Amino acid sequence: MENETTKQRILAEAVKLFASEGYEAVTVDQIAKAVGIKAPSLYKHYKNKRAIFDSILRFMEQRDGEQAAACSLPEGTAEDMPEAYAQSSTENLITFSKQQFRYWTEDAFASSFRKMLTVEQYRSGEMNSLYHQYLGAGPLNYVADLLESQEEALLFYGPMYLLYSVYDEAEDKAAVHALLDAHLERWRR
Amino acid sequence: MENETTKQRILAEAVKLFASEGYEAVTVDQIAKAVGIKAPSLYKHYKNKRAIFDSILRFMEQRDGEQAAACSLPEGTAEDMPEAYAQSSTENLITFSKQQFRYWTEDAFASSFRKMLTVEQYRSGEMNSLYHQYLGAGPLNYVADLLESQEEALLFYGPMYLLYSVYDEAEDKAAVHALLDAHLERWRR
DNA sequence: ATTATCTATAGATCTATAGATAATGC
DNA sequence: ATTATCTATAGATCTATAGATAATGC
Repeated sequence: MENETTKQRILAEAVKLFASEGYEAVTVDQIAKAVGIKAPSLYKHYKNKRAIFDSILRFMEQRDGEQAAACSLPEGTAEDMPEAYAQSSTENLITFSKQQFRYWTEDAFASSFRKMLTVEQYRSGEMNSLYHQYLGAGPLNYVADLLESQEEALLFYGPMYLLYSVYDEAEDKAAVHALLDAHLERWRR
Repeated sequence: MENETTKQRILAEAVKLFASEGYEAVTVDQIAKAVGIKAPSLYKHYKNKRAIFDSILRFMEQRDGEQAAACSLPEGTAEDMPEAYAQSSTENLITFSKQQFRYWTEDAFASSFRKMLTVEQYRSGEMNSLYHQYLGAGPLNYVADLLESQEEALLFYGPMYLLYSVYDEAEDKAAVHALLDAHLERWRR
């Protein structure tokens, strides 16, 4: 059997590199160096460079499923399960949004994955679709369904979406989390 | 003298390619093909691939200066010119914001440049700085100075920032502009 | 005995230059 | 006469494989 730990470390280092330089710009040698092995050794764990990228997508998909299950949030669209959506209160939305923001900023893999999607979003229809599903129109439409207003959803999620960007360059990360919390508290009424 | 038209077409095609694939992933052959010449001919107009990229940055810098002048908006920071800032009313902010949104979405070069900054923002400190200057913390802080509130600025610019992303994948572009206008009208009071 | 790693390298790009040819402007 | 383009190609990567060697597990 292959060394599972090395396989996972390859994934972790690769997503960091893909996030900052983009898939094409990263060489397999860079990934290998980050892991601490030689490039040809990577091929014992992954068929090729593309397979590493694909594994990152599948790993995130799996993590997202677990995350959604842990929050006991309904998966799928509002059309699929209107009852479950109707039960979600604004209170739950605020709690969920805080969790989501912390997840996409503080979880090392999720943070790198978010940046990777950002820099890969225009490369293909698949990446564009994933970017919007996880970070763009996906969350926005989810909020719009809950608040029953596109305009309110923009006011709720727009600042949150902007704060991801502010967070990435902020020295004082806690201050950005405080800004988010203050923003979200506006909806508690 | 060199053919200025070809030189400009190289810039226009290059920024489009850099926007969708990122600087490193684009080959000089791709740029040449888009222009309709062979790759070695590019080197009569630009010293190398990096010089094309640098020219895009300088061209945008120049355009931005012209844009700011045309809007008769004060350049520089609030600290530099508090009087000019104080004269800018909320009404001016709304008009300016509409113009900015239309510029970054409908102007072919500016739209590509915005996407290029988005995909290059994590590559270097310089790109990160430019991204935030043009699209992130820059506009946010500008609005915060005008509205004298960080929280209000988030509510004003956050939705606008999110709508750039919504616009890019929207089929009905006019509908997104309508969403922005509806959002901006909230501040007219 | 099997798995992971290494060195060496083939084959496929990709950037950029050299030098020839075609087009343009006095 | 000068400028822009072309073909051909050198030199530098980069991906992936082949085959040898070291480490691990029965």
